[in-house]
Amino acid sequence: MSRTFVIIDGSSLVHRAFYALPVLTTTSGRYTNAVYGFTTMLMKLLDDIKPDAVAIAFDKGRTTFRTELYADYKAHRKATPAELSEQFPLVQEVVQAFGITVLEKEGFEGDDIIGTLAQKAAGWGYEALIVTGDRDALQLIDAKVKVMLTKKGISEMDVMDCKAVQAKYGVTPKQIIDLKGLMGDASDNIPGVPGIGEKTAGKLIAQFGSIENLINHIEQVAGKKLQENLYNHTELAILSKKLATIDCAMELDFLPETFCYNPDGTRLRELFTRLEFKGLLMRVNALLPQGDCEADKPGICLPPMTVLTAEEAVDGAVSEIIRTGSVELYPVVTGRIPELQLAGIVCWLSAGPVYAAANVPGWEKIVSLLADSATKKVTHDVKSLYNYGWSKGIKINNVVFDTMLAAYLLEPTAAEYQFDRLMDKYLQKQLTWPAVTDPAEYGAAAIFAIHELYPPLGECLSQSELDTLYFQVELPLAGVLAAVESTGIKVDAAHLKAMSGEFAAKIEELLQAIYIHAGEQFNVNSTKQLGQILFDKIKLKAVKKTKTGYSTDAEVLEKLAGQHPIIDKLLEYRLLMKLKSTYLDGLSALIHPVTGRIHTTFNQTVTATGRLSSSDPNLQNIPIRTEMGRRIRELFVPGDGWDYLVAADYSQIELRILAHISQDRNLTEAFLHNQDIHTRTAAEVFGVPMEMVTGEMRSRAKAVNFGIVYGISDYGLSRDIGVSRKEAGEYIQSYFAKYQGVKNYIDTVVREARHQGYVTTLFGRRRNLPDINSSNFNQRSFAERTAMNTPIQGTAADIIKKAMLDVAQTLAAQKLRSRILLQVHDELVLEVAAEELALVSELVKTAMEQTVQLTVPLLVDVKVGRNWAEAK
DNA sequence: ACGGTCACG
DNA sequence: ACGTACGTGACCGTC
Repeated sequence: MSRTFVIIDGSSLVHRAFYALPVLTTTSGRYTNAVYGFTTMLMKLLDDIKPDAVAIAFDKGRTTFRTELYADYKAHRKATPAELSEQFPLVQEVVQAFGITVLEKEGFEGDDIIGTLAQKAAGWGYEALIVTGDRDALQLIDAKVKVMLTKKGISEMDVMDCKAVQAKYGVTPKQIIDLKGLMGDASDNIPGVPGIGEKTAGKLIAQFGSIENLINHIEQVAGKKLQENLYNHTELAILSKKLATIDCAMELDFLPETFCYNPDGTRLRELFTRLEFKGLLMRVNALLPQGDCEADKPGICLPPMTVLTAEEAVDGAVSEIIRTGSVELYPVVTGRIPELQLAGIVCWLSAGPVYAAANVPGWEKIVSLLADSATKKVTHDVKSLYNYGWSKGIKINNVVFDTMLAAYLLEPTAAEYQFDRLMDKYLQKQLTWPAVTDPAEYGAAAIFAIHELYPPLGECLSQSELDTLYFQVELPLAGVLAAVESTGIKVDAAHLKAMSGEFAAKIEELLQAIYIHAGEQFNVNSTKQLGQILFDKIKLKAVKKTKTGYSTDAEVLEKLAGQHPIIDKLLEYRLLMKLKSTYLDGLSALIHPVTGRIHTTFNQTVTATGRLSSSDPNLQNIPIRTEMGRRIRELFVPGDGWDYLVAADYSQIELRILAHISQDRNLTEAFLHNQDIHTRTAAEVFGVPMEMVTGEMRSRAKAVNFGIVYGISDYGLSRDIGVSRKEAGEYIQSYFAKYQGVKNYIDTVVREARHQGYVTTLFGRRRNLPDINSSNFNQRSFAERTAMNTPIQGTAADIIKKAMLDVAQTLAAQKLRSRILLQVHDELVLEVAAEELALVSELVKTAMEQTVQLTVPLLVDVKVGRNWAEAK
C-alpha cells in the first residue's frame, strides 16, 4: 500500500473558512472564525486520512512572476479584510503546534510550491493528495497526484482524479490550463479570448487538444466570428495559458523526512484554550500519540508564603516596596461600609507572597504605603480599598490597576470576576481556591492571581482599545464611588416610622375589604391563591397566563377593573404593599445606627451596558411615578450641616446621543432648537404642525421614541401603546421615513455587529453579541435589539460617569463641602450647604453639560429641595 | 433557587 | 414562522 503525502493550500483553506463561517470571536473580541474553520478542517483531514507526511503552503508577497508577465494579474482581488489578515499569525501558530512544516517562497504563489512538491512527493514514492478550494489545482492531477476540493462550506470535500476531471470538464487535467487560457478567469483577472466562455472553450479543447494546436488550425474552427476572435487574440490566449499554468519546477530543497508531522499536545491545549475552542480542546488527545496525556492537570500549587510577624520583617517588606516603587497588594477587607476593617494585607514581593495580619508589629508602615503617592498599587476591587480608606481616614493614592475593573471592561456580561475563573480564562491556569476561612491563605491565592493577571489584562485592554476608558474613567471613578458610598444619604427615620404605620393601617383596611369581596380570607400576596379567587371562584375571565398559572399582574388587573369591586382594592393593596415592604421596611433595616444614613453599594462591574447598579439597598429605583410612591422621596433629606438636596438630571440624554451618533437631520434640528422632542416626533410622524399635536399623538410618539432607543419592533410597540401590530408597524415606517438618519444608523449598527461580533459606545466601551448571527430567531432578534440599544444606553453611561468625575473634581478643587450622594443613571443627587447653593447648582449644571461635546447640546435640569421629593 | 411582580432610568 | 420592547434589584410565595 502506498503512503500518502498531504499538501495543503493554506491560503485557500483559510480564506474559505473565513467566508464560510459566521463571525466568531473570543470574549476579548479577537476574530477566530478563519482559524477555527481551518483548524477543524486540518483536524478532520489528519483524522480521516492519517497521512504519512504533511506540508502546508502559503502565498507570500504581492508580486509573483505572473504579475511580471501581466501587471493586472489578480488586479481585481479585493484587499484582504483586517478581520481575516489578523488571523494569519494565529493560523501559523496552529500549524506550528501541529508540528507541520510550512512552505512559502517570495515571488511564488502557494500553487507553485504545491505543484512542485507534489511532483517531488510522487518521485519519493508517495501518493500526493493536494487539499485546496482552488480549482486551478486540478491541472496538477496525474496518476500519482489527486486533488481534494472543498465543496460548499468547509465540512464537505471531494477527491478528484483524472477520471473525475474528465467527467466534469470533458478535458484531461493537463488541458485545464488550455481551457482557462481560452475562457479566462474573472477571479484571477486572466483575460482569455473575448467571446469565448466555458462551453466554447470546452468544445475547442476537446477538438484540438491544446491552445497551440488550435492556433495552428484556426481555419478549421466552425464559425466566422469565432475564427476572427481567435485570430486577433492568439497572443492573449497564450499569455492567459501561461498565467494559468502552475510552475512545477521551482527550486525546493527539502528532504522527505521534513514532512513528518508531530503535534505538540501542550501547545495545542494552550492555544485552543486561548482561542476559546472548547470543543476542539476535547479532541486534542485523540490526535496525539499514546502516552502524552496530561488532561487532568492538578491545580496550581501556590508559592510558599512568608507571614510577617515582626517589625523587622515588615520593615524588610516595606523597604523592598519603596525601592521598587510599586506593589501588587490585596487587602482582606471585612465589615460593612462605612466601617471597614482589614484582616490583613497580602503583597507580592520578589520573594513571592507575603502576608501581614492587621496590627502585627510595624503594621502602620504597611498601611502608610497605601497613602504614599510614590508607591504604585495594583489590586482587585479597588473600590473596597478606597472604602477602607474612608472608614479609617486614610487617603489612598496612586492605584494604577484594578484587575476586577479590567476584567469587567473586557467582558461586561460575565456573571462574576473571581480569580479562579480569570486565571483559567486569561492564563489557562487552574487555581485551586483555598478555604475562605483563613485570610492568609485566601490572600495568598488572591495576590498570586493579581500578580499573574495584571500583565495579560493590561495587554488585552490596550488591544481592545479600552485603555483610555479604563484609565481615564473607570479606575478614577472607583474612588468617587467609594466616597459616595461611604458618605451615604440621610434618611428621616422618625418620618419613615410614621409613614410605615400609616401605610400599615391602609393595607389592613384594604385587606379586610378584599376578604369581604372574596368571601374568604386568603394570602393576597400569593399569585396562586389570588388567581384561584379571581378566576375560579369569582369567575372573572383570565386574560393572560404565566408558565405556572393565571397571571395577576397590574396589566391584567387594569383590564378587569370595573368588572368587580375587588380589583381596585387589589391594585391599591399591591401598590401600598410594595411601597411598605420594599421601601419603608426595606430601607429602615439599612439605616446605619450611627450615621443615620443609608450606604448603598454602587456596583461598577454588573451591567452589560456600562451603567452602574445599586444594591443593599437599591437607591436607583426609589418610587416617583405615582403620587403615593413619590412620598417615599420625602424621607431622603440633607444630613446635619447640609441644607438642600440638589437633583441634576440630563434631559433626553439618550435621544440626544442618538441624534449625535446617527447625525439625523430632523432629530438634530429638534435638539438644536430645544423643541419638545415627543411633540416634534408626533408632528413628523402624523404629518401635522407642532401646534396641532394632541396629547394622544404626543404620547404615541413618545412610545415610538422609547421603542427606537430599545431596538424597535412593531410587536413591542403595539403592546405598549395598545394599537394593532399593523398600526404600530405603520408608525415605525413613517418614523423612519422622517428620520432616515436614524434608520440608517440602526441598519449600520446591526450590520457592523454581525460582522464584528460586538458593538461599542462613544467612549469605546464594548459589548460582545455572540448571538447576533444565531440561526435561532429569538436569540438573533434579541442580539439585534441589543446592538441598537447598547451604544445608546452605554454612551449615556459613559457620559454621566465622566460627568461624575468632573463634578467631584470641581467640588474638591473649590474646596466645597457639598457632595455627591447618588447617581441614578441620568441624574446626580447632591447634598448642598446653603451658602454654596447657587455656586454648586451652576457648577454641577456646567460640568454635566460640558463634560463631552456632541453635535447637539446636552441639557441638565437642576432642582433644589429640602428633601428629595421637593427636588423635582 | 426560581418565577412573578413591580420599583426605577 | 418565530413571539420581545433596553438595562437593573428587591420582595414575596412556592418548591
